[in-house]
Amino acid sequence: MVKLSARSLDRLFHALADQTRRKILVTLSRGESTVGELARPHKMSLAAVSKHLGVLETAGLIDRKRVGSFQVVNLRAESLQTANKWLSFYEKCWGQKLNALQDLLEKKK
Amino acid sequence: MVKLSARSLDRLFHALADQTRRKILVTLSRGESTVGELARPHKMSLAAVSKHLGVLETAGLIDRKRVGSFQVVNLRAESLQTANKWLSFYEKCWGQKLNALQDLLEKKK
DNA sequence: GTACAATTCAACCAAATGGTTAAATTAAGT
DNA sequence: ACTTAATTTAACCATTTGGTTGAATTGTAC
Repeated sequence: MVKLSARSLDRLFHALADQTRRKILVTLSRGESTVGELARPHKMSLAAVSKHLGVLETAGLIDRKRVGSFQVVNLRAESLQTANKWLSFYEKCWGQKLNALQDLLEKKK
Repeated sequence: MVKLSARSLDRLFHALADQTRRKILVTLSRGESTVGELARPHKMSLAAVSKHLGVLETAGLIDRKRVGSFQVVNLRAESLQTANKWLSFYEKCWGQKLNALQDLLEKKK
């Protein structure tokens, strides 16, 4: 099992629980981007998008680095890997439950 | 790709973004349980746990049925399967990003 | 039908969330 | 230095969240 504190998981799932933030992640999965570019497709202020990026950053899902006068945003591979492992664990855990149910249904037949 | 509305995903991830609710899910993965049993290990009121169950139910992660004077709570296999598929998609999506990065690193060497 | 046990509902509260606008920061170009 | 562009910060606001307590509901047992 991956070592992730409860707080980290809270932050991770909370970050994913918003469509705007999920869209940003999907955009970033196609390559790095500036804040302005990320904001353009969303009809909300730049400040709002900046806040969403803050949430994603605290969750460890992205990082920002300054390049010239721009902030360049990237998915954080390391953190994604950890997230992936956690998700896999639960997939397995829930999968077992699923299998148990299916076994039960088989027996009933 | 699994058909899940943005609102459903919001609810799903929001439901997972709380330690108490995650613990409840883990408990339930070991088998069905009553509300009282689920509440006992948590030091908060029964009403609070009942609310958490409401969140999990709205997210489609559990269902409740009355058995005698108890409410029996179960993981909802169907919904879990959908959730699993969605998570898998993102694992793959993020995995590709990860691979792209690794390829890039390989090329640099 | 009275009493009790399991659970939910209602009303309330403090803190966090997701948005706004306006001011502050930071770097680039002239 | 001055201006402009990119982004963040600050102050604010409405709504949602996660908890509380006390009353209402629903089913069991007498």
